[in-house]
Amino acid sequence: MEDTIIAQRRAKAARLRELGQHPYANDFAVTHLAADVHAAHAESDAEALEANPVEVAYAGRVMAVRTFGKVVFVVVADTSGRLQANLFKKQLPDADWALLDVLDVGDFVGVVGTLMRTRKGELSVQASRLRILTKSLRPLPEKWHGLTDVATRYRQRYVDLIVNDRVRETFRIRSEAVRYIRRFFDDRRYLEVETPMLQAIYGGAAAKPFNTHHNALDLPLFLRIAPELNLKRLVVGGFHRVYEINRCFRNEGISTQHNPEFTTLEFYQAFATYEDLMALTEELLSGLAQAIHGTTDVTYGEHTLSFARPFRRLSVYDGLVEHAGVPADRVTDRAALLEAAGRLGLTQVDDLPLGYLQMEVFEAAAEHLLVQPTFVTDFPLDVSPLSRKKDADPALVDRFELYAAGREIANAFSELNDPDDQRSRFEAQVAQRAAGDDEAHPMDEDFVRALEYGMPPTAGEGIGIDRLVMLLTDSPSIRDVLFFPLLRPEG
RNA sequence: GGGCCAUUAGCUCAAUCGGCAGAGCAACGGACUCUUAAUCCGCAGGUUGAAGGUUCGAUUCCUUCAUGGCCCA
Repeated sequence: MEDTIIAQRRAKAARLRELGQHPYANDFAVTHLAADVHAAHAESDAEALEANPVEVAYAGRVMAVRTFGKVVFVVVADTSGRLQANLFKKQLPDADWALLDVLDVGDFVGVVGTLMRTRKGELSVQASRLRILTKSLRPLPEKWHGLTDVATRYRQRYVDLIVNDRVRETFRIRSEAVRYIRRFFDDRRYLEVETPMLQAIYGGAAAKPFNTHHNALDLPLFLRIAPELNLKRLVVGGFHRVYEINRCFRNEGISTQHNPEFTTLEFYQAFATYEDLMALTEELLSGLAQAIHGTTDVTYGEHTLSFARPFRRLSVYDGLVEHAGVPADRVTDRAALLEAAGRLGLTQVDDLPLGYLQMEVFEAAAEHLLVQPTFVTDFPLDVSPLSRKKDADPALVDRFELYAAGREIANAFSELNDPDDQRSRFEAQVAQRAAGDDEAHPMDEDFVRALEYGMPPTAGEGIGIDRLVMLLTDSPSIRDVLFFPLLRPEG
């Protein structure tokens, strides 16, 4: 019973105190990390280590204890990896040997000793000193099957991280990916900026916001759904290359692809077009895959995704023709689209504006087929209230979304910088909202005012960091790449 | 929001048709000077997610609820 185990361990902590030792000591000096020791002495054999003794002091959590009478093997894990300590009764002070009576898997220990190889060749430390640095009161999950219960893994992520190496590796890759992205944009003279999470008017995406309230100002506020409009204000202000990597919040359901808070990269570059951003995106993602995996081939579930340049391109209209069976001369024909929608089993689409209908059909027919990285281009105007119209066809906009593994990874466009056009797009969104679309944009008068001062021709892009990391770490659920995904509170 | 599935010892999982709730690991006691999930002997550990119902008897059947998963919208 758990309470029994905890009581036993408290008693061991008390015995430590009786022995004059602090069960939560903080005075152990570490000289080495496990991984560094393994790296430095991978080639050293037993004779070499004996001839030239290497003294180390290291500390970590006890992951396993194997007792053989007068010799005990203790597997110690620090933040870098594992290094076994070999405790020989003859080589250890009696007081340190006696600590084995109160040592448990899960405790933190400090070990001083010299490197050696066991008869089976394990690089390990022949201990001359052993200390218990932190007494653990709760038992770790079983060593072989580990912790698999998903609720416990998410609610007690610290335990998941202790026992599941794969989980630690996933989050290490996440950190490495974000670092790569920052360096990529820093190297290209983008300025990293931070813009407000708390906003009086939200915008920049089609989504429902979280509501909150500022007490002192008695002011209703929203958590941002995207940083887009503020970043474009900065372009107006003269920062012609900016990026932000930060959290967004959308008040929607939870799934393997969605968490209410998530991280996006958004970047904006003046005097560029969405075409330029396709090239930049290819460069970013192929380089990122190389940096993480050493190749542009990324294994995701049953697929191998190739991030080698160039990526496939597919216009929305071509997608409707190829994947939804819409005749090429009828991609703007409601009747043809509704017929395709019917074949796809879509409901409640009769009243949708044309562009929304086109996208519903496209997504239902094509999205799941876009396994290899694919730029979907030339979106309908209605669904793109912030994008620049195509010069050749004002029903479409200069926009792309990048899909991979059947999911949207990035969204980019040449930015609309005509203030009068922007105002009328907002007005169309407001009408769409009045017609019942609660994800439509509200009017943002100040953003239009900013455009009236003049925003240089600009292209901007957003990339979902969580989804990108899912691909890079072969994670089937967004929860696998979030330390603390949103769950209902524990009962 | 709807459908399906799951919830049993600290962890991972069994339990036949409704008939005494079990194993491995961890713990606890012991043996063992080279293990890598060490091995061996012994011992202990349970409100079977919660509440209610059917029944002589419920882990098992029914209802409601909680939490989680998968699929759908």
